[in-house]
Amino acid sequence: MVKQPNPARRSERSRQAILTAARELVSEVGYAKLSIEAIAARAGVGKQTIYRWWPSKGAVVLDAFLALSESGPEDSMTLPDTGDLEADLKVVMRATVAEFADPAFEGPIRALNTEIINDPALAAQYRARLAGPVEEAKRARLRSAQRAGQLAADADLDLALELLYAPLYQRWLFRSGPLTPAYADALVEVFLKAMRPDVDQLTDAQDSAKLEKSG
Amino acid sequence: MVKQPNPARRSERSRQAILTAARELVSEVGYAKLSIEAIAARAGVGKQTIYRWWPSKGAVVLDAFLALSESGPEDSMTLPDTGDLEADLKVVMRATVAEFADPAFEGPIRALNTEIINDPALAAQYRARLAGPVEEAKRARLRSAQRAGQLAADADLDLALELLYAPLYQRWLFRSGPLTPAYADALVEVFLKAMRPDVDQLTDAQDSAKLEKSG
DNA sequence: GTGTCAAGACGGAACGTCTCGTCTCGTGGT
DNA sequence: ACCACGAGACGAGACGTTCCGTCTTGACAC
Repeated sequence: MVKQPNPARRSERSRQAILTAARELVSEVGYAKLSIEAIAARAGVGKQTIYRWWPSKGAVVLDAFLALSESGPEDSMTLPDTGDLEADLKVVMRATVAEFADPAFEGPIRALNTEIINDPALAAQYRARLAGPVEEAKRARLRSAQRAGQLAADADLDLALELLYAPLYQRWLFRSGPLTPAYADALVEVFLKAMRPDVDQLTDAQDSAKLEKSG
Repeated sequence: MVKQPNPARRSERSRQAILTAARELVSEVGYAKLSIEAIAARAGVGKQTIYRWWPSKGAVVLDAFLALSESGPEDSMTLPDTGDLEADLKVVMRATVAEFADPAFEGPIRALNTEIINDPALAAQYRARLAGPVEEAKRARLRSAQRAGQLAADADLDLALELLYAPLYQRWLFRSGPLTPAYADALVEVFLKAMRPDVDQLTDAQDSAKLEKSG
């Protein structure tokens, strides 16, 4: 492992200026035409100061956006849980559709994803600090649904999440179809049909019946 | 439409040399470090000859790989259709998993996808000449299954295909999990559960068969 | 003769490395 | 308590390199 310089002596002013400049420039010229030189110039910072602390352009941009979402003290995110799984999921999926339609997010997120595909190290950072917590919240909601008997108890939650989100994500990333609230709803409905519990693994009342049968 | 030079006078020797050089170089140094200059040098071709006929690096690489898959006279591809939908799908999905695991395909395909995300024009080419025909074959197999009553007759086939392939594709593209034959099978099984026809829209023949099995 | 070709010169942009001289600390001697 | 010192991060930017996309030249083919 190549050792980094002493983080204690790092200039917080420079760090903030770099992240801010990166955020501004990615909005102004797009990610593809974003250069380290331009970030350094805009931030009033030496190029070496960027190369000293970040390994790549993608890492800077990732940090720039992480700094936004990590600003709030609410690190743990939770999803709606009204007890009505279908309604909750539709709310979340429609919100995701709306988020993807926002042109302000479109560019940077698309750029980050492009970079992540080809840079496993950056992908690990992304997963650990952004995607990971979100996915854990989704898993928690599905676990709650399992407890309520609305989802197969033995379902693979990773597979379930992929089933629910991958189609939406792919459609957005590759622009392979329209992203509408109706599509989000359809996805939730077909997802629920796939993950519905079998009749012989239900809760409470059915549980005692099952015990009788096995005994 | 920007007027192209006269294609009749185009040098086939140069074209082939360029495509071959592109294929070799993308394997040797990867797509990211692939340069037009290197392609021209390897092909023994002037840079202008490349710029004359292709708009971008991605277009050259796309053409290079299209030239491979279009070489055979079998333009129309068909998927196995033994009547057993589950078995057929598992064969195809396992084959897809194996293909994605091949390191020789990994690099170029990943590169093409990266480019396609950010270049809608290239994406259109890709869809029309590579992904399109494949997807149509998949749709045809699902339509056959609908006719056989193995799939809901009113199912949205585009949604169905996304449900089946997007999770696999996403796992590969973002390296977010292991790609195993068991995963392929699990995906097919949960897909079939989601797309199974409702009881009240079966034909007479399948209806009695289902009643017998469940009884 | 007109247009494509190979070859490569050209100006420009951005890369990543490398000095410079400055500024900011923590530490230790007094 | 003070302050001189040294380590090291800093802003600035020169440097050599790579690659871009355009342009020029002379050879060759239709």
